Amino acid sequence: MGLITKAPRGTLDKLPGEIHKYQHIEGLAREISGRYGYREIRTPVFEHTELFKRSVGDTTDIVQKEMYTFDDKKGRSLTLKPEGTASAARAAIESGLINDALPLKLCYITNCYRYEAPQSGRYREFTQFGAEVYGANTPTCDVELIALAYDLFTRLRIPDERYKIEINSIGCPECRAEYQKALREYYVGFADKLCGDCHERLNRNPMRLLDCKVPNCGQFKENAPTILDYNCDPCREFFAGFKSGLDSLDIPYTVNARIVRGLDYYTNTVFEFVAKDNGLVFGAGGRYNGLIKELGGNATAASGFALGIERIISLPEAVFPPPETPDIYIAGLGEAAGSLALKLVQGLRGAGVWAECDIVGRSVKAQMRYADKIGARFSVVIGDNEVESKTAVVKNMQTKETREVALDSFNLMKAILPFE
RNA sequence: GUGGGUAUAGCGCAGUUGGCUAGCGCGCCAGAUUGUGGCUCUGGAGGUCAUGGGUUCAAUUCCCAUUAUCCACCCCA
Repeated sequence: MGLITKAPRGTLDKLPGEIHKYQHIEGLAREISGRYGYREIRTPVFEHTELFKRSVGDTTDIVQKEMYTFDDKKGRSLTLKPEGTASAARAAIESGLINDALPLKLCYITNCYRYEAPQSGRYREFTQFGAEVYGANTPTCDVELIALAYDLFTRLRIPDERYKIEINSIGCPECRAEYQKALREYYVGFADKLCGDCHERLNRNPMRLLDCKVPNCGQFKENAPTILDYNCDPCREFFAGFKSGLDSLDIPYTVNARIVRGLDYYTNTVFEFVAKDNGLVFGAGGRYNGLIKELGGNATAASGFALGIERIISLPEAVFPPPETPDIYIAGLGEAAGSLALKLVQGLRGAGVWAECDIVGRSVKAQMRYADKIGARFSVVIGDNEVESKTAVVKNMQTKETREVALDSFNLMKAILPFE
């Protein structure tokens, strides 16, 4: 197959046969967000490159090697957004919303782009649903965010026992620095026994040492200092409040001191939504109190999460309603009947019914076969006799029940309504 | 970026001591006395055997490269 008939590497066509899943999950996400007071925001697909360097972090993999960056015709460096938080924060600052009534709650559904090697659940173009709160530096705020996500998972009928909500506190910049120092000191002792990646981590991001999957490196985890022991009193108290909030809402969670977030802007609360059978992280988030100031706004607390829509859809447990099918197919035989069929269909469509008729001039048999294939719930065949008598037989395609009705949109509609 | 698997019709697959017009299932289109679906039967459309080289009288089949794709690592939603 030639390149022109091949979607670019790492992209995914969402075809009619599965698009209802996206519509369902996005619809639920918007509906639930609305009830929690998170208003939707839509930001550009591309932003100034500098925004991501500043927010996501200059040293992260995302910025260093995964961004789709290009110069526009005036030489400005732009980047397809690799995640949603930075854009939302930027827009909140730029619009002044961040200086309006606080807390400010926003949500978004947006495509994101990262130049990574594709694998299962990982695409170069993917969709994030995110929710963000600005101006609320409280455990309750973080609890609410988790509750929102949990609500969505529940509505998607993903059972509690199929995934974990893992939480952790990576502390404030001050106590985290203490911890990182201690962790580095601990690991330096085994430096010569660590894998190559871990050598890198020792310098760049020591907290990553804790989730190395190389068996040999794993042995040092046991006795490594844990972040929760280094949390300062305020951070400790914050985390305790967070946990008791989740408890009071009966939201199940597990504390995992190894959770680290890859983006620079996180502080205090961090969490991940992890599928149990394959360990896929389908959502993550946390608090990032430093971000707004970093981007040039007035120091404002912030917290939020993002979910990977494609990843949620890939969860075998998620339950989606079946795709919709046409309500009625009107088959026509001959010119007069064909034009009447078109007219009836048009009337039904105007009344909110999904109606179909022949547009390629096929035989009645072929029309019926087509009606069956596309899953039409009812069918009507009209020919000269029906045009003459202005009545026709409506057939329930599943039960084969038939009934005669007057040939007009109103009566046809009445005949196919689920309840009469 | 690293490592491994795969690459034949829209989809799922056959196809070796390398050899004649490359097959099967599903799907698609049409027909079975012409105004009716799902079953059955018949017929039909659709393939530069990923691409480019090489070996050979001959390559879908062997070798090399490239590309794509899947999986894992890295990283992350």
